[in-house]
Amino acid sequence: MGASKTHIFSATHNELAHVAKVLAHPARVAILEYISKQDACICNDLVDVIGLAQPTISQHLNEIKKIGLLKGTFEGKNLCYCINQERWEELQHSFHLFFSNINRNCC
Amino acid sequence: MGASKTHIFSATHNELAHVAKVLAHPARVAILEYISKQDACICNDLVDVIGLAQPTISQHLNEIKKIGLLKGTFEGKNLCYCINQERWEELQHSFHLFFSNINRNCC
DNA sequence: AATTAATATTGCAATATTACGATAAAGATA
DNA sequence: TATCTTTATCGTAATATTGCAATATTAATT
Repeated sequence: MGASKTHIFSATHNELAHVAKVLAHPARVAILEYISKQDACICNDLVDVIGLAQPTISQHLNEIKKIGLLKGTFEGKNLCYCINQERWEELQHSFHLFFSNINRNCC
Repeated sequence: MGASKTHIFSATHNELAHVAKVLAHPARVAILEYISKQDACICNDLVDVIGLAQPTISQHLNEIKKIGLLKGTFEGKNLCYCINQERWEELQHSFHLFFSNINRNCC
Protein backbone atom coordinates (compact mmCIF):
# COMPACT_ATOMS: atom_id res chain seq x y z
CA MET A 1 0.00 0.00 0.00
CA GLY A 2 1.75 3.19 1.10
CA ALA A 3 -1.00 5.78 0.99
CA SER A 4 -2.36 7.22 4.22
CA LYS A 5 -5.96 6.21 4.96
CA THR A 6 -7.13 9.77 5.44
CA HIS A 7 -10.79 8.83 5.03
CA ILE A 8 -10.93 7.00 8.35
CA PHE A 9 -9.87 10.08 10.33
CA SER A 10 -11.73 13.21 11.33
CA ALA A 11 -11.36 16.45 9.40
CA THR A 12 -9.70 18.05 12.41
CA HIS A 13 -7.10 15.31 12.67
CA ASN A 14 -6.43 15.37 8.94
CA GLU A 15 -6.06 19.13 8.90
CA LEU A 16 -3.66 19.28 11.82
CA ALA A 17 -1.60 16.50 10.24
CA HIS A 18 -1.63 18.34 6.92
CA VAL A 19 -0.31 21.52 8.49
CA ALA A 20 2.21 19.63 10.62
CA LYS A 21 3.53 18.04 7.44
CA VAL A 22 4.49 21.46 6.15
CA LEU A 23 6.38 22.13 9.39
CA ALA A 24 7.94 18.67 9.16
CA HIS A 25 10.94 19.83 7.17
CA PRO A 26 13.70 22.00 8.65
CA ALA A 27 13.98 24.04 5.44
CA ARG A 28 10.34 25.08 5.72
CA VAL A 29 10.70 25.85 9.43
CA ALA A 30 13.73 27.97 8.60
CA ILE A 31 11.95 29.69 5.72
CA LEU A 32 8.89 30.46 7.83
CA GLU A 33 10.95 31.76 10.71
CA TYR A 34 13.00 33.94 8.40
CA ILE A 35 9.99 35.45 6.65
CA SER A 36 8.06 35.95 9.86
CA LYS A 37 10.89 37.95 11.37
CA GLN A 38 11.39 40.29 8.42
CA ASP A 39 10.26 43.87 8.62
CA ALA A 40 9.24 43.96 4.97
CA CYS A 41 8.25 41.61 2.20
CA ILE A 42 10.55 38.95 0.84
CA CYS A 43 11.90 39.13 -2.63
CA ASN A 44 14.80 36.92 -3.54
CA ASP A 45 17.37 36.24 -0.87
CA LEU A 46 15.93 32.96 0.40
CA VAL A 47 18.23 30.82 -1.73
CA ASP A 48 21.27 32.41 -0.08
CA VAL A 49 19.76 32.41 3.39
CA ILE A 50 18.65 28.78 3.41
CA GLY A 51 21.35 27.17 1.30
CA LEU A 52 19.33 24.95 -1.03
CA ALA A 53 19.05 25.18 -4.81
CA GLN A 54 16.57 27.64 -6.27
CA PRO A 55 14.11 25.00 -7.55
CA THR A 56 14.11 23.33 -4.15
CA ILE A 57 13.35 26.59 -2.36
CA SER A 58 10.61 27.26 -4.89
CA GLN A 59 9.03 23.89 -4.14
CA HIS A 60 9.20 24.39 -0.37
CA LEU A 61 7.65 27.86 -0.75
CA ASN A 62 4.86 26.30 -2.75
CA GLU A 63 4.10 23.85 0.06
CA ILE A 64 3.93 26.73 2.50
CA LYS A 65 1.74 28.69 0.12
CA LYS A 66 -0.66 25.75 -0.26
CA ILE A 67 -1.67 25.88 3.40
CA GLY A 68 -2.32 29.61 3.09
CA LEU A 69 0.58 30.88 5.16
CA LEU A 70 1.81 33.38 2.57
CA LYS A 71 0.18 36.44 1.14
CA GLY A 72 1.31 39.06 -1.35
CA THR A 73 1.92 39.15 -5.07
CA PHE A 74 3.35 36.12 -6.81
CA GLU A 75 3.47 37.32 -10.40
CA GLY A 76 6.58 37.44 -12.50
CA LYS A 77 9.80 39.04 -11.40
CA ASN A 78 8.54 41.51 -8.83
CA LEU A 79 7.03 39.07 -6.43
CA CYS A 80 6.64 40.27 -2.92
CA TYR A 81 5.20 38.19 -0.16
CA CYS A 82 5.09 37.77 3.58
CA ILE A 83 3.31 35.78 6.27
CA ASN A 84 -0.48 35.73 6.16
CA GLN A 85 -0.98 36.78 9.73
CA GLU A 86 -4.60 35.67 10.00
CA ARG A 87 -3.77 32.17 8.83
CA TRP A 88 -0.68 32.12 11.05
CA GLU A 89 -2.81 32.83 14.08
CA GLU A 90 -5.35 30.26 12.98
CA LEU A 91 -2.68 27.56 12.90
CA GLN A 92 -1.24 28.83 16.16
CA HIS A 93 -4.67 28.33 17.66
CA SER A 94 -5.00 24.82 16.19
CA PHE A 95 -1.74 23.70 17.75
CA HIS A 96 -2.62 25.43 21.01
CA LEU A 97 -5.92 23.58 21.12
CA PHE A 98 -4.25 20.27 20.37
CA PHE A 99 -1.69 20.68 23.13
CA SER A 100 -4.23 22.03 25.64
CA ASN A 101 -6.28 18.85 25.81
CA ILE A 102 -4.38 16.70 28.24
CA ASN A 103 -5.58 14.81 31.23
CA ARG A 104 -3.48 15.16 34.34
CA ASN A 105 -4.29 12.10 36.44
CA CYS A 106 -2.30 9.27 34.88
CA CYS A 107 0.59 6.89 35.54
CA MET B 1 19.29 12.78 -3.82
CA GLY B 2 16.11 12.43 -1.84
CA ALA B 3 17.47 12.82 1.67
CA SER B 4 16.87 15.99 3.65
CA LYS B 5 20.01 18.07 4.17
CA THR B 6 19.57 18.28 7.92
CA HIS B 7 23.18 19.35 8.47
CA ILE B 8 22.64 22.77 6.96
CA PHE B 9 19.91 23.69 9.44
CA SER B 10 20.04 24.71 13.08
CA ALA B 11 19.33 22.22 15.86
CA THR B 12 16.19 24.13 16.78
CA HIS B 13 14.82 23.96 13.26
CA ASN B 14 15.67 20.28 12.91
CA GLU B 15 14.07 19.44 16.24
CA LEU B 16 10.83 21.27 15.53
CA ALA B 17 10.65 19.61 12.11
CA HIS B 18 11.34 16.23 13.70
CA VAL B 19 8.49 16.65 16.17
CA ALA B 20 6.17 18.06 13.51
CA LYS B 21 6.85 14.96 11.42
CA VAL B 22 5.34 12.82 14.16
CA LEU B 23 2.24 15.02 14.14
CA ALA B 24 2.18 14.90 10.34
CA HIS B 25 0.00 11.81 10.16
CA PRO B 26 -3.68 11.81 11.14
CA ALA B 27 -3.37 8.40 12.81
CA ARG B 28 -0.73 9.74 15.17
CA VAL B 29 -2.73 12.89 15.88
CA ALA B 30 -5.74 10.70 16.63
CA ILE B 31 -3.69 8.36 18.83
CA LEU B 32 -2.18 11.23 20.77
CA GLU B 33 -5.51 12.93 21.29
CA TYR B 34 -7.11 9.70 22.42
CA ILE B 35 -4.37 8.87 24.91
CA SER B 36 -4.16 12.40 26.24
CA LYS B 37 -7.86 12.45 27.03
CA GLN B 38 -7.93 9.14 28.89
CA ASP B 39 -8.26 9.07 32.64
CA ALA B 40 -6.00 6.05 32.98
CA CYS B 41 -3.26 4.26 31.13
CA ILE B 42 -3.78 2.69 27.75
CA CYS B 43 -3.65 -1.03 27.29
CA ASN B 44 -4.99 -2.49 24.09
CA ASP B 45 -7.99 -0.78 22.55
CA LEU B 46 -6.15 1.47 20.14
CA VAL B 47 -6.52 -0.89 17.20
CA ASP B 48 -10.31 -0.75 17.55
CA VAL B 49 -10.40 2.98 18.24
CA ILE B 50 -8.21 4.03 15.33
CA GLY B 51 -9.11 1.43 12.74
CA LEU B 52 -5.74 0.39 11.40
CA ALA B 53 -4.11 -3.02 11.62
CA GLN B 54 -2.26 -3.92 14.78
CA PRO B 55 1.25 -3.78 13.27
CA THR B 56 0.49 -0.35 11.82
CA ILE B 57 -0.68 0.99 15.18
CA SER B 58 2.41 -0.48 16.79
CA GLN B 59 4.63 1.33 14.33
CA HIS B 60 2.85 4.65 14.83
CA LEU B 61 3.12 4.24 18.60
CA ASN B 62 6.82 3.66 18.18
CA GLU B 63 7.22 6.94 16.29
CA ILE B 64 5.42 8.73 19.10
CA LYS B 65 7.55 6.96 21.69
CA LYS B 66 10.75 7.97 19.90
CA ILE B 67 10.15 11.66 20.54
CA GLY B 68 9.54 10.94 24.22
CA LEU B 69 5.81 11.61 24.32
CA LEU B 70 4.91 8.35 26.07
CA LYS B 71 5.81 7.05 29.48
CA GLY B 72 4.91 3.88 31.36
CA THR B 73 5.83 0.25 31.07
CA PHE B 74 6.32 -1.27 27.67
CA GLU B 75 7.23 -4.83 28.56
CA GLY B 76 5.36 -7.86 27.38
CA LYS B 77 1.67 -8.33 27.72
CA ASN B 78 0.81 -5.96 30.54
CA LEU B 79 2.02 -2.79 28.98
CA CYS B 80 0.56 0.36 30.33
CA TYR B 81 1.42 3.78 29.06
CA CYS B 82 0.19 7.34 28.86
CA ILE B 83 1.36 10.79 27.79
CA ASN B 84 4.63 12.01 29.24
CA GLN B 85 3.30 15.30 30.51
CA GLU B 86 6.68 17.00 30.88
CA ARG B 87 7.63 16.27 27.30
CA TRP B 88 4.15 17.24 26.13
CA GLU B 89 4.53 20.65 27.71
CA GLU B 90 8.02 20.99 26.30
CA LEU B 91 6.70 20.47 22.78
CA GLN B 92 3.75 22.73 23.49
CA HIS B 93 6.27 25.40 24.42
CA SER B 94 8.34 24.80 21.26
CA PHE B 95 5.34 25.30 19.01
CA HIS B 96 4.22 28.28 21.05
CA LEU B 97 7.64 29.87 20.64
CA PHE B 98 7.67 29.19 16.92
CA PHE B 99 4.27 30.77 16.40
CA SER B 100 5.00 33.71 18.69
CA ASN B 101 7.78 35.15 16.58
CA ILE B 102 6.00 37.11 13.93
CA ASN B 103 6.51 40.61 12.77
CA ARG B 104 3.38 42.68 12.36
CA ASN B 105 4.31 45.44 9.94
CA CYS B 106 4.20 43.82 6.53
CA CYS B 107 2.28 43.84 3.23
C1' DA C 1 5.34 -27.28 29.77
C1' DA C 2 1.59 -26.01 26.75
C1' DT C 3 -1.74 -22.61 25.74
C1' DT C 4 -3.42 -18.13 25.30
C1' DA C 5 -3.53 -13.17 24.51
C1' DA C 6 -1.28 -9.45 23.73
C1' DT C 7 2.46 -6.35 21.33
C1' DA C 8 6.76 -6.21 18.29
C1' DT C 9 9.38 -7.22 14.21
C1' DT C 10 10.16 -8.57 9.43
C1' DG C 11 9.48 -8.24 4.65
C1' DC C 12 7.52 -6.27 0.92
C1' DA C 13 4.68 -3.44 -2.31
C1' DA C 14 2.70 1.05 -3.12
C1' DT C 15 3.17 5.72 -2.64
C1' DA C 16 5.29 10.17 -1.23
C1' DT C 17 9.09 13.28 -0.43
C1' DT C 18 13.46 15.51 -1.33
C1' DA C 19 16.76 17.53 -4.21
C1' DC C 20 18.67 19.41 -8.25
C1' DG C 21 19.98 20.02 -13.32
C1' DA C 22 17.81 21.51 -17.30
C1' DT C 23 14.59 24.28 -19.14
C1' DA C 24 10.59 27.34 -19.46
C1' DA C 25 8.23 31.53 -18.40
C1' DA C 26 7.66 36.28 -16.97
C1' DG C 27 8.83 40.85 -16.83
C1' DA C 28 12.20 44.64 -16.62
C1' DT C 29 15.67 47.04 -19.15
C1' DA C 30 18.75 48.24 -22.85
C1' DT D 1 13.11 43.22 -30.08
C1' DA D 2 17.01 41.18 -27.67
C1' DT D 3 18.91 40.51 -23.30
C1' DC D 4 19.06 39.94 -18.52
C1' DT D 5 17.26 38.53 -14.07
C1' DT D 6 14.38 36.05 -11.45
C1' DT D 7 10.95 32.42 -10.33
C1' DA D 8 8.37 28.17 -11.91
C1' DT D 9 8.05 23.68 -13.90
C1' DC D 10 9.74 19.24 -15.70
C1' DG D 11 12.21 15.10 -15.38
C1' DT D 12 14.58 11.99 -12.74
C1' DA D 13 17.19 9.60 -9.05
C1' DA D 14 17.57 8.71 -4.21
C1' DT D 15 15.33 8.11 -0.07
C1' DA D 16 11.39 7.83 3.21
C1' DT D 17 6.76 6.64 4.60
C1' DT D 18 2.62 3.87 4.90
C1' DG D 19 0.21 -0.31 5.52
C1' DC D 20 -0.44 -5.04 6.29
C1' DA D 21 0.31 -10.26 6.17
C1' DA D 22 3.21 -13.35 8.28
C1' DT D 23 5.79 -14.32 12.00
C1' DA D 24 8.19 -13.65 16.38
C1' DT D 25 8.24 -12.39 21.07
C1' DT D 26 6.56 -11.80 25.71
C1' DA D 27 4.37 -13.01 29.85
C1' DA D 28 0.32 -14.53 32.16
C1' DT D 29 -2.64 -18.56 32.77
C1' DT D 30 -3.87 -23.33 32.69
